[in-house]
Amino acid sequence: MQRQKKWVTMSDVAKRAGVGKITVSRALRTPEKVNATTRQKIKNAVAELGYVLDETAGALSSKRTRTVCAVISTLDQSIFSTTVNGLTDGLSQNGMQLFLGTANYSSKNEEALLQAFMGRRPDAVVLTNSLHTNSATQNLIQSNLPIFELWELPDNPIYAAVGFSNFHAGRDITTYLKARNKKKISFIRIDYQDECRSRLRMEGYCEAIGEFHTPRIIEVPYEHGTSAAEYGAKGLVKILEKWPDTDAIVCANDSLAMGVWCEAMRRGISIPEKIALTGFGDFELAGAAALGLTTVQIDGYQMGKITAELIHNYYSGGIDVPTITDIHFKIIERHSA
Amino acid sequence: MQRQKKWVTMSDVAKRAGVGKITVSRALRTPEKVNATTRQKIKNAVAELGYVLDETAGALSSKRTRTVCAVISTLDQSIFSTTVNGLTDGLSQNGMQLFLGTANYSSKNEEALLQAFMGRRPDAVVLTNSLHTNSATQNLIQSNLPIFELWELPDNPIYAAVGFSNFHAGRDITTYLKARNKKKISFIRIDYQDECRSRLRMEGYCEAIGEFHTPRIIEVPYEHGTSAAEYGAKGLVKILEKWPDTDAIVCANDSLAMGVWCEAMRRGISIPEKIALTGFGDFELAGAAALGLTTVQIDGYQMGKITAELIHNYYSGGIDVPTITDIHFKIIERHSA
DNA sequence: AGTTCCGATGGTATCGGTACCATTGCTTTC
DNA sequence: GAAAGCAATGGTACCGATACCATCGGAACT
Repeated sequence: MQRQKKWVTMSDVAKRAGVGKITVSRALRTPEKVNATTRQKIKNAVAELGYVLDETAGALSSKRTRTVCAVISTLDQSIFSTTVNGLTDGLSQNGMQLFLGTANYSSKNEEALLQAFMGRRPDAVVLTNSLHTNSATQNLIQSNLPIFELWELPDNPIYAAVGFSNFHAGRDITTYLKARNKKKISFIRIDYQDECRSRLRMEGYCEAIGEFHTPRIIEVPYEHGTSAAEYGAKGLVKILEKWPDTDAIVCANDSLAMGVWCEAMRRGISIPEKIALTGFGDFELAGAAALGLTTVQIDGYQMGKITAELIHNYYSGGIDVPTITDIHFKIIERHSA
Repeated sequence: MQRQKKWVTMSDVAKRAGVGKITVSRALRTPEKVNATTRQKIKNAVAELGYVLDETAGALSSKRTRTVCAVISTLDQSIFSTTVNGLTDGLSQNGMQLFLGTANYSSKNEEALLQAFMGRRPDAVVLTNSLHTNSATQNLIQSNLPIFELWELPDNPIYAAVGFSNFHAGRDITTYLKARNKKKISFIRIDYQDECRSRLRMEGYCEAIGEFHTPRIIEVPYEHGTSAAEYGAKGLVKILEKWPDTDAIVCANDSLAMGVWCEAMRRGISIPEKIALTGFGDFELAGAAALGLTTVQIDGYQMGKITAELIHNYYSGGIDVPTITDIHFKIIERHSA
């Protein structure tokens, strides 16, 4: 290992520009508080010396790290990656950066990660896991930080939530199928540990089904290494066995739907003629050029971006952060249903 | 905005445990240097007070932030997300955290992000963009930090590279098709701005084709908002027009292949009987339960994990970081070719 | 003219850790 | 038995910014 490069400090810049170092700080953080001529001198000195402000030192004295920690369930499926994209884009516009960690749908991992993240003294925390351990929740509350729960709208957010109603999404897509004159509608989901959003979508499905017929639900416990498409393919087989008269399938996400779609293809079952199919998420594979899947679209990027803005507002003062921000969802009609 | 919570400091813990604060520091950072009894007293005090070590202060005095900055081309396609997952997992094992930023295949964005990241004084930098601006490269070199370029093996890495040969991947998958007795092989890629890896795969294709027949290449410039599947679908149409006798198509990635696959389906062209198809990346959609795509598999998770370990080695001293770490690729044979 | 106010700037203490060196008591070595 | 070595611990001076308060000159107001 080599020795670190000696960084240019703010004092160096101050000396070069012939001003006090506090003025350099102001010129960089709050330029409007510094006279234009002085500002220019400082800017020149900064450029000549190749100075980069040390945020680690700034953090220590100002108690603001300009940092956000995000614990994501997983990045493997594209579902959260757009949100992370939106977050990083939105944050960097305000000079903030994102610490990322993945919990793999385990609230125990989430707790450990959060513990480590607290050492970074973030200005805000973003979570996509829906269930937290008790002690994690306690620590979060005690930290007195703004905590943002994404991809859902819990009844009692720890601090604030940015998302949409999974229940309504499940209900509406089922209603959509009923309106298309489907008579026997099944539902497939994966039962992730410490995650309950697809369960909410399922409950929405149940509500929409109501007295229409007894609910037809396939729930498979998640196993590491099995792809969602596999569950989908197997799910279709089970449905055909148990309820051969099924004429529509609601999938808890698009990857599952892809598994169903491909398995149906292999068996010569035509979609949507024989069985109508819907997904959730509007992943790339759902697009018109791909499967042409009728699905529920969520603007994940926007969710991240909005969260970044709420965090900025929180620290800009004045503006209150809404406890619930509903970004809504949209049913996209394509060929499959 | 509310006032920050007053954090417990190391001195508080020291007082409580009846030791000097430096001993607390040692007990947490290098436990083996502290007597077991003392260590236990400190551990108790930490637990009782709910102390969390302030990494921002530690960073300032030790000049080590235990932080890595990663600039990723994009997270939208799952290709890099597994790598990020491997990185965060590997880093957190060593008490390090990842700053994430996305450059969207633009080296100008990358440069701006890197500038911001330098203010965080990371211990290492990870890049997945293959092309960098001159000034970005200069700054990286001058920073004297270990820089890791991923997903490729450049001839002259800035510091070190962890990846595989895109050229060989393109060559080998094409050779695979030739060995399967394919006579007329086309190639499709998207021409991303500031990215050249799929070009390398294309060059591999050209090498493998050699004198076999004139290369048949479809290159489409990337446009924001267009999905890879769309390019694939359109690409197939073009190929059918220009070279109707094509009996195999090599796609620069699996999403493109999906577009081709679905378009072929719509047109009643059977795969692999009429046209064989290969992808690249082994995304979820390529799996047996989904499209069953013959493709080139890259272990993106491992790439991230290995990089995290190399970073740890770099700072543990003693072990030299190899300039090139080849993680290789594997051709996965499925139904499509 | 005197007072007040404001824009622009600087001095000093401080944030919460760790590096560096010193100290202590005890064991080891010849 | 004196010198050397070592394990365990502590004191102090930083790291490089920003908070807080002070200063100063000139405009604005009474």
